[in-house]
Amino acid sequence: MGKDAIIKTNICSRGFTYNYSKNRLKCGDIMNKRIIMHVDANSAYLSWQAAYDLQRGAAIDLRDIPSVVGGSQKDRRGIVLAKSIPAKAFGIQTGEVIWQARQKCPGLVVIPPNYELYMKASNALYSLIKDYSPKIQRFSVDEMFLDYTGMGAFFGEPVEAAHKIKDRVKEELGFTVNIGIGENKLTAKIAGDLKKPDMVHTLYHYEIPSKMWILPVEDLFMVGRKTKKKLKEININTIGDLANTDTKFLQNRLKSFGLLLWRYANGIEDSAVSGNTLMNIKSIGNSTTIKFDVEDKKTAHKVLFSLTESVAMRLRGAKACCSIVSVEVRTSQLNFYSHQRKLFTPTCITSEIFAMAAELFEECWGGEKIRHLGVRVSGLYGDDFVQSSLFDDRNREKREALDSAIDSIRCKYGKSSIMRAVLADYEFLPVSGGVGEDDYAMMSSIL
DNA sequence: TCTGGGGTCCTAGGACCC
DNA sequence: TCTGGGGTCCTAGGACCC
Repeated sequence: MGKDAIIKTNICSRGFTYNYSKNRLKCGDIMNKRIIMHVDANSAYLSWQAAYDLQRGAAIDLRDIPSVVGGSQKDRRGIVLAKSIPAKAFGIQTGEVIWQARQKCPGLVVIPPNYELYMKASNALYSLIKDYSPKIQRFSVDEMFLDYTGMGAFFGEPVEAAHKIKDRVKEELGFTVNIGIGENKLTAKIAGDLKKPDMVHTLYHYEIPSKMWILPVEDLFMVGRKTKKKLKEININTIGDLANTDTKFLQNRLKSFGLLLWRYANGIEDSAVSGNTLMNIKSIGNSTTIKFDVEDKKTAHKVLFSLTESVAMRLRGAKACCSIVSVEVRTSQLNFYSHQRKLFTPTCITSEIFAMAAELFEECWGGEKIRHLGVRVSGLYGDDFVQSSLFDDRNREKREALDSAIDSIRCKYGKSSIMRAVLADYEFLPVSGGVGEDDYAMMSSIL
């Protein structure tokens, strides 16, 4: 590794030189530097259910027995969404099909998902950590970034503060979290994954060679199954191997993604901990696996309509309009395809979005048996922009008024309180999909 | 035996304009 | 007659995240 860990590389695309040196930051001046924490609920879905059950007097803690949260096999959603530590000991993995998991562990307890509970637990975690910084970013339902920069004066050294937070979550909310501390979101996140559960870890830049470079390359954020395979082919097995590979070579092999990975492997990442405003949302979608294979257009339209209702309602809730509609299809053979089109005029009206979705579906569907359908809208604008559009369409105003009336009835009396006649004779929920009451701009593949 | 649902970002190729 | 090239927009598909 040469003279300790001194890397000097020119990142052409950004035109700056990154000087990575062991001495750049000493322990003593951490109080003045950027400090980011990553708070991650351990086996979130499972822990939250366990905590909820215990509060209601359950005798067994799901976390102590081999158990998983998983969809129903009957409804064809039978995969493992979260697992307990005893279940993990049987080799059960997230994303695995339930019947396989049962084979590994015959007595496995499988409980259904409860998304409303998860949203509540997530909100509770958010409001607790809000006590420690005004800058919090929800990264997913169970992961949040906290910008601790400058907060040391109030709550002490980062590690001390992280322990306080972790212990408060355990006492007050009944589940454990891992907290990773770093100088940016990437290192904070990797620190949080070092060892679980219920732990605090640091990954400061001078710890990168000793703590991060020794890890297998697939432990790096953004290295998934395919990328891992590609990297192994060029003899890159650890994060350290990647960090010390020539950037030109990586760019040749993996394009700009290669450079991104190289930067991550060297702990370089500088995005801000950003609040989740509606402005950050890029798209809104709903998709569903249907209990049976759909073989006719009429049934497909009903599913698409139900999905569109929920998408459009969320879109209006976000006070936005969309300019692109896309439809996705997964066949019973598990083939996937999608079709999208830009709208002439942006809209948030259910019937307009559905009309486009139906048109797109008919254009792309080849008559195969359908397992899964999805509707997604993107190219979002604020709705104030669209109201002053070129067309003064009376019918449009009426449709908008109808939609907002339906929204407020559903808001008051529940999603099933009112339904469109096309769905009245059928077994689809009037509004399908949607996790909870709020939309967040969550989950970005780039931090 | 059977494989969810919510997202983001990047790339390649075609259309079209100058 | 033969044969441009750059820029931008659009769409499909593939990778990744939790």
